Amino acid sequence: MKTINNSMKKLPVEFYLRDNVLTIAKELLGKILVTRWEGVETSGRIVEVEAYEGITDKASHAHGGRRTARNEVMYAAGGVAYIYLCYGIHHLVNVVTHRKDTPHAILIRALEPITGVETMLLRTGKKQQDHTLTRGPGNLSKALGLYRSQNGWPLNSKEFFIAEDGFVYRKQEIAVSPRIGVDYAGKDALLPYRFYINNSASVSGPKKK
DNA sequence: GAGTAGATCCTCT
DNA sequence: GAGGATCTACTCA
Repeated sequence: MKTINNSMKKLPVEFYLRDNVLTIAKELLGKILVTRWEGVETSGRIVEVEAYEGITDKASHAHGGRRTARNEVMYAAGGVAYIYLCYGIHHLVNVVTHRKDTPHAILIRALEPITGVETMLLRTGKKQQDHTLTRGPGNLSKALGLYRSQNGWPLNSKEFFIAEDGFVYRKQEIAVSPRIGVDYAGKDALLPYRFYINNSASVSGPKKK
């Protein structure tokens, strides 16, 4: 099985502790999300994210300072995963950022598969790799084997982490748009907090016109 | 190809 | 008891 190359470095905790969640969201594009459950590695390059800016953001679970057992993890210091179940079916993976008690988070919406494709196919029940394998937050968490039980997991652990390998997308490859599936958030649904790679087949959302 | 309904269950009110 | 940071399949054109 192919493994990711050795020049790969885990992102330091400081990466997540910075103030500007939008900057971090943009910088996460091109980074690699890796899981190694029971020695089986699956990984993919991040090509789509959405920022959720804490208590001022109506689309965020932490809007208005809401703090419950579910979103408690968002209030932790940056560098951990916030994973929860949506619509009773889909697990959504977030990266918690900023310092303790500031509930900023970045939803990872899409990856381009790098390693462990066979395992991803097995997990998702698909027969062959196509652009839907890790497209959309529900699919990608399934493909990487991420479930609610990994909620609060540190992102620099041995089994589950985000790394960089020196790869960066050019500025003109990065597109911005409003977020998806947050219509209920009123005008906050229009905020340009979604960042994705222009020409990636793995990017989710409404079909191109 | 585009639009819509149904799945399915945890969490908060 | 209602609704949600979604996805898929099915219908209709």
